[in-house]
Amino acid sequence: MQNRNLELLKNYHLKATPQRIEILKAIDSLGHANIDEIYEIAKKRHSTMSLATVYKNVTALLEKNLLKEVALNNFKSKYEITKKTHAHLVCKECGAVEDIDLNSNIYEESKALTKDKEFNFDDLELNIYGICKKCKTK
Amino acid sequence: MQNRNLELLKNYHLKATPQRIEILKAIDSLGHANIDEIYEIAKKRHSTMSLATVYKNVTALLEKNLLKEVALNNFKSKYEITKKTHAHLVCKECGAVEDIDLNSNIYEESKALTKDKEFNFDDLELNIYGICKKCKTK
DNA sequence: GTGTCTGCAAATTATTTGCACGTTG
DNA sequence: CAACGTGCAAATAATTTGCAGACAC
Repeated sequence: MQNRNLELLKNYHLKATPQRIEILKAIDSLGHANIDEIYEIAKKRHSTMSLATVYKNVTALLEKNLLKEVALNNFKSKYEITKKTHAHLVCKECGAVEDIDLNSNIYEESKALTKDKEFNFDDLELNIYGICKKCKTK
Repeated sequence: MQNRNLELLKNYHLKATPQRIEILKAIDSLGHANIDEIYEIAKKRHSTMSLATVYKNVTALLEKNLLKEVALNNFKSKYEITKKTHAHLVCKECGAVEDIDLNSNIYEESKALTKDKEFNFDDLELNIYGICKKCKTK
């Protein structure tokens, strides 16, 4: 995991600073994390980490497509390591995000929706909102 | 349109102030609008409109489910009048949002994804990102 | 060594709040 | 006329920026 992150940074000509490593590890560990969550976790391991550094790096990593934003209704955006297209289960109560596989039917049918539109399809984002297990049993 | 908005407000026990009417009309006219867009348009017709009023009303209307948030990657959230589930074409370049019908296959298949999860399905959001006609031809 | 990155503090932008007054129902 | 909504200004939160020193390569 750590090595994979190092490799990712090198591929994108980004210096592998301890701050960056910790930011990526923080996101990895949660799967999806917003700025504050990243900051809190990464700061535990690199105590001088500043919030500005988190902002700057998240922005830089988004530009390189190493991270992907997950914009959410009602909650601050979360960020995930870029991986193949998938769907999200989003809890309306606590904002938790869980990945689920997206079957190719949905992908292809969604893409087909744009066929007769003058629109250059790029990618899709399927967020399924509801109540997660934890919140349900509260 | 105006009457429909009036009716909506009454149904939700919200007073039909001129400010609210103009906010709803502004959203109607654009289809999807962020806070600043709503403010700019509504202010043209009701010159004393304050930004705080836009914030307060958008929040209130979201709570009553009269409006729905459309959270976007890279852009400020937009708001739309609540209507039946549909998909969005989102331009990565300019942030424009266009509605498209969601066929029932996609809806049902998405819902099915949650079947074996302990997750209470509520609704789904399908955003298709790409480049819109306007930006393509620039 | 040098160009990039960090951390801090300050600036800017976004959003929320409290309150005196006005308006809707 | 009572409850609710508005507008303003001030408070708070979120994000960005500039710059001097530190570090990766």
